[in-house]
Amino acid sequence: MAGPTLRDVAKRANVSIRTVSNVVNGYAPVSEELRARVQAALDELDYRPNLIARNLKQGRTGMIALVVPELDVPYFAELAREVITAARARGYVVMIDQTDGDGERERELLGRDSRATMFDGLLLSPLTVSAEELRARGNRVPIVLLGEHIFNGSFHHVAIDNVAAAREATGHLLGLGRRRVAAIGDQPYATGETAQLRTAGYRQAHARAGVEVDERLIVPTPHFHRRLGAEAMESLLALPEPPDAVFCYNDLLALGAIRALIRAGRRVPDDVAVVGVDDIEEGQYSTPSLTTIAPDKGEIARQAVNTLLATINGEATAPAEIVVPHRLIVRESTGGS
Amino acid sequence: MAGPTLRDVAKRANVSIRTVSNVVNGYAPVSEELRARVQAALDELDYRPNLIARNLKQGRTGMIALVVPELDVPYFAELAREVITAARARGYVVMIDQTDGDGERERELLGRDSRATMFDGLLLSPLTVSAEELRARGNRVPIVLLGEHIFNGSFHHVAIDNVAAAREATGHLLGLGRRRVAAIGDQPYATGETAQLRTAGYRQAHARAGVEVDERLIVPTPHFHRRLGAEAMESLLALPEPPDAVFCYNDLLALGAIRALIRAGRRVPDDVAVVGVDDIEEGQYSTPSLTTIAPDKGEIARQAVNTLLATINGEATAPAEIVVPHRLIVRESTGGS
DNA sequence: TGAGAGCTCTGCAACGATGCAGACATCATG
DNA sequence: CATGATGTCTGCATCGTTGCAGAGCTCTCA
Repeated sequence: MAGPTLRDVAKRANVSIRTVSNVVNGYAPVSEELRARVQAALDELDYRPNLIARNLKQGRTGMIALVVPELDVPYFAELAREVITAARARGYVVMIDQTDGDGERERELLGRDSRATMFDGLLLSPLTVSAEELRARGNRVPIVLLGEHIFNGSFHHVAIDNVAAAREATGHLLGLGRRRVAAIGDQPYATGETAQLRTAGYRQAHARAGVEVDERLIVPTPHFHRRLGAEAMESLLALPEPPDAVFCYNDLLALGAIRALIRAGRRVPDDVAVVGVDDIEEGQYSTPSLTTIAPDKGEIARQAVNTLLATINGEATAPAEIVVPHRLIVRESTGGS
Repeated sequence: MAGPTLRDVAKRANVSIRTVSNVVNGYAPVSEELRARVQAALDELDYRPNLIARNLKQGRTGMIALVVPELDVPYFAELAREVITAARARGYVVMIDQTDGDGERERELLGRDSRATMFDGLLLSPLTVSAEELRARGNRVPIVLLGEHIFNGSFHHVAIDNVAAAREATGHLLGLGRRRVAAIGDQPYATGETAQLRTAGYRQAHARAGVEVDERLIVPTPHFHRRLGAEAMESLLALPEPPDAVFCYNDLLALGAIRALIRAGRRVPDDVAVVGVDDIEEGQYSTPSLTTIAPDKGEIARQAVNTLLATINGEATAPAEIVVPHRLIVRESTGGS
């Protein structure tokens, strides 16, 4: 199983190990004749450098890890794709792990036996671990946080402006003349910071439009999955005065809500207009297609990777909140095309 | 940036490096008193083992790589999730890379400078690389293939019985009384082996039902994406005698086709019934929900990981075709619920 | 001709960990 | 008391690579 080493090649070509290494890496000048001889030996033995040894010597692996709650949530899958692409452009590969939103799993990462030391850096999209914990665990590996708003000056953090995004989404619905706009996805507890920012934006939009918020229209959900969106929608439809529009905190909730609406015989957008967040590909092809807040995922990935690599390379900058642009895409679920 | 090493800890605790290593790993017996002293030093310095060094010494990394065409294709995302879970259960972590269906990228993996040597094994879902190439490149890393049918005795290969699956899907539509059943997704060229197997199953079902195949109803698509499904459906609707049912070679094609049907004012399943393959979560929540062939993804992942680890551990078995079960799930798009 | 410069090439040490063999002390046994 | 067994602990070599310093040779030019 173990392949040939520099030693084997050196022996075959009758040169020093060091010279073979030089040929492989093109470091030092090597005469044409010797180079040819070494190259022949390399080819004959089909030598492959042992990257682990190289990494040990050089103190870096060329790998970063991306840790997300769930890889089969389309938003994370699409983001992962962008991260892989951005990392490859910089010569890095990406290890992906998922935590299932399980705090234990997230904490494992910071533990003593974590494999985190195998990576040059970590991109982390934490659900339950707080920034304080992260800092306390004092992992020596550079970290950049994604999405969740737990910025407190300790880490770089890349995200869209969640308040503005929610304000625009809600404002769009109010601008259509809807007056009973529901919100699905609030998380009024410690680890639900992103959700809370969106609720704040939802309230701001109402305030600006001079419309009073009916607190019964704000439905919290512990996760952002289709099923919970459908259930939340069903409970909203059971209200004496059901909503005529819904702002869902992500696209999956929105798609679940739409499913529930159609099952209940409501028309979308005629009876109830729906907006989501994330712009997952599915929303372009659903029936009706989904109006959504589209974060620039490519930019999120590039910013995150660039910031992480800068930290890795010691071009340290103070931890910062990096805001990435987003835009509202109007599709059929609110009357667009 | 560099953390403390065994040497640092040893110096602090006034013991040998070897003893610290023993404490860390619990290998050899160490007296209570010494253990406590070493442990204290470990804690004070917040020692983390350097996994790269450990890996170099032990000749394995505890990492496997999963290479898929596109991570944001739901099937692959869901499969990736299962693979990560299965690998974790066996103490392995998973590096994920995507090739974008680009032959170059796939071939890079086998090239001299590939990072493949950093992994104990490779799970590969190739689109364009043939088994011959794989074998010729003679990568020393154990490989298990996923999904594509390019088995030729050189590699382990995990997949469902594609012919049977397609036969069942098509048979289901014929069993509903449909007589003009289209097929979307054929790939009648060298690297489209899976698609060809499904086409074979499609023909078998027709033969068994005594229905003649109208060749114009078989629409090839170079990829399995929503957009191509929609376009294929549009071309089918433009036929003088459009189909009354469609078997799509994956769920994304099916969802695209449904989208096109609804836009064209056709009812699903009343006018046209639709079946897909993959059972991605989206199909449960789409409108209408999607009838599909559901491969047992968890089992695919477990079989693939187990086979790969067996190979890694030298429990070599002859390369084999490992068939994983699938089943037809009837939902609204063919009249189910 | 000899010193210096320049070009190739080499050996040694090191990255941080673990495998192995053995040193040393202690204890039980005949 | 000698012997061997047992239990702790240590030093050396090693994994496969690269950094560093320098060896040996050729060539130039005074």
